[in-house]
Amino acid sequence: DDDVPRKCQERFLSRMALNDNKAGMEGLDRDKINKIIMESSKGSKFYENELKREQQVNRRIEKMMLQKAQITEQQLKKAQVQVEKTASVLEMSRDLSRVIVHVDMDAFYAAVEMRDCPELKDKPMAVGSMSMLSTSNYHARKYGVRAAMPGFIAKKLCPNLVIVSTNFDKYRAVSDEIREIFADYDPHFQPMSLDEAYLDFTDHLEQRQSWPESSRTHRYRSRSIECLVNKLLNLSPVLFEDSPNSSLGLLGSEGAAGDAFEVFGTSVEEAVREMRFRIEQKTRLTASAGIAPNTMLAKVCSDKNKPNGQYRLPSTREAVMDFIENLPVRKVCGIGKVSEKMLNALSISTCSHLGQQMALLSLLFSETSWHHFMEVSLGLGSTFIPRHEERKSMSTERTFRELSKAEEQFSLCRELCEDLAEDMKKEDLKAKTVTLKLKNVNFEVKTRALTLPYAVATVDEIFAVAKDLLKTEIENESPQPLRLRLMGVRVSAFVSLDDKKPLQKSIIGFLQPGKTESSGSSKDMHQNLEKENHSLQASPLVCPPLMQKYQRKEEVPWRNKQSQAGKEPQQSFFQRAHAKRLQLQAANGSKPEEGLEEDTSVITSGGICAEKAVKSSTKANDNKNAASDVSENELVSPVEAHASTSGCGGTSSETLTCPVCFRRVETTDLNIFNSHIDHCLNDPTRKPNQSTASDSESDLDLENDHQESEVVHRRRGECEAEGEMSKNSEELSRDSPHEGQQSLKNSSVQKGPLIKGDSKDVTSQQPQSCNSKGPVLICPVCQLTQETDDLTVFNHHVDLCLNQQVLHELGGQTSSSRNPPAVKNINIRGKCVYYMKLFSTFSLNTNPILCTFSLCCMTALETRCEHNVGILSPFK
DNA sequence: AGCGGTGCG
DNA sequence: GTCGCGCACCGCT
Repeated sequence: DDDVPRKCQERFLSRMALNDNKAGMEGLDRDKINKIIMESSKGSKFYENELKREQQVNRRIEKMMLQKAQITEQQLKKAQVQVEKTASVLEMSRDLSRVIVHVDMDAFYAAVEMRDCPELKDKPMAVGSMSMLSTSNYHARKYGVRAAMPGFIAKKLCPNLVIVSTNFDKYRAVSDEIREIFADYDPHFQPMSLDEAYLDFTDHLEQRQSWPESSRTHRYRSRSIECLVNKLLNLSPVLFEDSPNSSLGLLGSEGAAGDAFEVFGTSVEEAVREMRFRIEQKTRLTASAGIAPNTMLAKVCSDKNKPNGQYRLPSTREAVMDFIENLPVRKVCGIGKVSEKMLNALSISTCSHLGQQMALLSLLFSETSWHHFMEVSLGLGSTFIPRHEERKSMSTERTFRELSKAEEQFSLCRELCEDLAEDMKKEDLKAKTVTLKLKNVNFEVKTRALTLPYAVATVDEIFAVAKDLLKTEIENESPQPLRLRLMGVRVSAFVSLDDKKPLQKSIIGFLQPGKTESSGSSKDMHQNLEKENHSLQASPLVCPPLMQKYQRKEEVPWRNKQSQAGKEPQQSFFQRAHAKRLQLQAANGSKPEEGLEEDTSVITSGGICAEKAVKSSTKANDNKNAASDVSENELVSPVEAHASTSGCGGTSSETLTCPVCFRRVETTDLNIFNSHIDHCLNDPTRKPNQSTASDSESDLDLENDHQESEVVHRRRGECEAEGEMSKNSEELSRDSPHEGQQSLKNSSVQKGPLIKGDSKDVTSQQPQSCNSKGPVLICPVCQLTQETDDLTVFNHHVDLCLNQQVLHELGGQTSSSRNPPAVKNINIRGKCVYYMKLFSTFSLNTNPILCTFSLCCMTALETRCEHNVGILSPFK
């Protein structure tokens, strides 16, 4: 009989039923609410579709259970070993040194509306429309009214519900206000939406310790008298009067209402409370916050004492594990309805279950998934705030009443394209992929995409593609018409502006590895670090700049010596890589990258034109009819390529050497230089006359848009010669067909600039500057020539070089930083992940985590740093 | 590349 | 009567 409520629940679609895992939903009549939801939904097309999708998920689960049934004891045991290895590696990377805060405004849109319209204060209300609600106030939540619920159902749950339509401009204005406050605590805070952000309080707290009381004192807002009066009259617009946390309660004790103020302490809690206080004083809205050693936990914590509260999870492993113990998996960011249901099917509902079942999970889920599960079960998460990534797509879509006439569909499609083109123009984007999205009246969604060899930006260009896609769909369905309820157009695969195309980015990166790296790759690196932190997915790492000492001493590829003088000192790669600190350095320090970023962003239009041309010239290059009739050292006029960029100055006598034609270009302006390279790339006759049969390996690979591909080819040869390493790492990692490619890419990008000076063929060319007789390779780390053509040998050298660099870097940290023993840094997650990445690029075809520590750290660090022997020994 | 699906706010 | 929009990412093919 205990099962009766359970059975009742199962009669409800899990997709449809009330989601009560969020705040404000405790102690309400679930069953009654679900009944109403079901009754208002049943029979609708939407419901039918949800039913279908639910069944799909059920089939997925059945399949999974079938798979589970076939797992043998032995397989499970083996998996267990693997899982434990991964767990100890992850454990090693645990970093409890950061203080991450997640701030979330309480019922944001609803709160803003209530603030501006006090009559709403005591009523259940929601923001949105009859067809969809954005959020509801806490009063309405008692009835089961929630965000993402259609208004008409909400009305059935709560007939008195007031629905206010959205005023985004207002929310944005408020958002700006709170972000100003955020910036005081972490100038690099990461907004997740208008009302939510992650902050890294670590540095603020450090400074705060020495702040005088006056800096920690904050006044009640000037209107506090008015507030007091309101409060006395019970008219206060404050959202949650009964909340014991309401800072207005303190007003009384302060006495004089006119100039009331409050002093905050130096602890984390006090700092966060202060921030929330300031938000409330400034906006008359309340916020909740979570304090934890990483983002994943902070997010969960911010929910814990909502509304208008905060929760701190102490930075100890014990506290974290206790916290995780009974945490429902659904609370974790990234685990949604479907994942929850799948996990539930395996009797996993809390994070501790997750940990107990890891072996099983590793056999049933993809590597990315189970790695994520494992991180969750260990209470791990990002310990730094990810930088905002560049956008990857842009779209617009619209829902409407049934639309069946082809004519109307086409004109709607055009409208969407117009909107989209307008949005693209604002960000100066050009995209190569256009995707059409259709949803029919049965809620079935279809997407159709086409990738062009060139980029589009105008209405007509986009519409030309979208129209074709639409036409095909209409024809496929004919003679029946498409009965649509939604249409959308999306563009992606941008080839724009600050990103430009990888081709150009790489070239700039190669030219000035230390500085220009930030125009793209520094950002990328943060992203990659974050990605790896989050999903453990191997991701490509861009070419790292060389170490400072080498950069000063040695020539940078393709850059002539005379142009090296008088440049500001460069940060080391390791400093840059260290997530948060790096960000701060970039902002407070000499900002070597900013000027360049501006420079390069001007290229766009020329760049895009060039890209088309590169494509079309591919064949010509393949034919190798590239005999150049120009003498090798001829000076080329920079304006030859694109005169339009001439506004960018460049009067110095410095020169750069073009990697395509190997002639010097009399400019330091990268725009101009880039244009020259574009021009060269477009002109097959520009290829240097010393081209040899090995061109296909050493020259820019024009068939591929990505500059990396050149190096990929080169590396591929190396990999095959690298049997020893690959074999070892394969033993440690799970078989994964994609892994190899991924790692290959990593390695290739990392080892980008093997070419030095005028030498262009890495494997056989002998640089003019070098007197040696045999073939020579140039180490990208130490920049010294290696007299060998054996790539395995060369690779070994590079690995050694790199390891030394790591050790050197660790040593440097000890002497100058407040963290005492250098090697302890390995335990700091940011650093640790970084090393993993670094090493993984040299271990092909492997799980990055395992291979890095097992292969590289063991060889590199174990012998040199006793501290780590103990930690690493499990992998022997 | 293209597509469907999951998840988030 | 009425169940959204914009974005990122994943896995499969």
